[in-house]
Amino acid sequence: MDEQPRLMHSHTGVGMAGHPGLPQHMQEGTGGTDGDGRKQDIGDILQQIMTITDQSLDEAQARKHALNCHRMKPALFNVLCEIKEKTVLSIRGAQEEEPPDPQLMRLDNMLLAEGVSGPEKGGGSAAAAAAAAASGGAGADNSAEHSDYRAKLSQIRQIYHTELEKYEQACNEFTTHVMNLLREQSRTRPISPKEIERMVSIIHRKFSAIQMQLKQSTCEAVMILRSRFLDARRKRRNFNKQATEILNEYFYSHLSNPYPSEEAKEELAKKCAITVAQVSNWFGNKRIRYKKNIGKFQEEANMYAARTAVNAANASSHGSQANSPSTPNSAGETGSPWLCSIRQPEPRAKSP
DNA sequence: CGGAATGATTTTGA
DNA sequence: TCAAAATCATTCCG
Repeated sequence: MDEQPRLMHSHTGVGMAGHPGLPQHMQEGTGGTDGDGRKQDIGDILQQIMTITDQSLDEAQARKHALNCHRMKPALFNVLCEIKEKTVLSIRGAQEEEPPDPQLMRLDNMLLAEGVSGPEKGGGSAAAAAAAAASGGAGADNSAEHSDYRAKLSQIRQIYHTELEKYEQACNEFTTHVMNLLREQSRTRPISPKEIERMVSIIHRKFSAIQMQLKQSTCEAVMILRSRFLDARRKRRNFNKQATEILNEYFYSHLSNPYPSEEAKEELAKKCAITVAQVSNWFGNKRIRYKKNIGKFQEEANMYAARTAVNAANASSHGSQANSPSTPNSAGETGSPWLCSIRQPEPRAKSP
């Protein structure tokens, strides 16, 4: 580590006049005049370098200062800046002022919609959970699920904000660092303020690309969370026996047209203690499954037909009800319009 | 445990 | 835009 300078010093100390060592290495046989001239040049350069090395720091600083204070310096600086502007920077000019990235906007919108970014709603997971619990007074289980979801969401939210802040800070630090560096260098190199500005914007672009990655992965996490908690398929419970009975009864007593009206659905929903949407789901599933395999449901159909017949008989004997099942069973009969357009179940994926 | 049953969601088609 | 059809995710049951 310490060897080099000392060695040089010793060289110079001995006398740099004739740069020793070089001639031996550069013997190209003929020793033509051209070769000699080059040797001479290189020798001169080397000597200059050695001389600079030999100068004291103060001396060098003084020179630098002198150069900086030269009255032509600002003019030269401006000219160089101008040249630079016209050549290097104009090439990049085209890609400036790009419009805001649509994908970034999409991500931003989604994060805002999910409550990850944007204003804090509850102030931490506890408050969010409490709010969820308070709001869902009626559905206890539902709110419990929700508070769990909220807790996880606010966890994601916290991570997101921490990371974002970290990036922002890093970006700022880096930017000021680079700016200082460039400003420092602008004393010796032709760097215009405009160029510094441009450099800053480049840095910001890079960092916003990183931020986009963060946003992207946050979005993914939220999506996974949603599918994990909010997908009703995951917490499916079978309807109780009674509800199924009521629905089946309606279905088989309206077999020729098993499409309950909105009012009928509402009534069924009330009787079964389920939602109208669930009634719709049930009928949708029932229709398609019945149609697909009428044979399998034959027994069930007969059973409910018999039961409704008995009910009707009882009702009519009591004289209070005229609500006869419009189409008693006769399942598989050809007259049912809704059974007509049966889409053949595809032969199981058998491609040649 | 494996597969049938079943409620919910997604895709498709008129 | 709605219902059919397909598919998914869970529960039930032998």
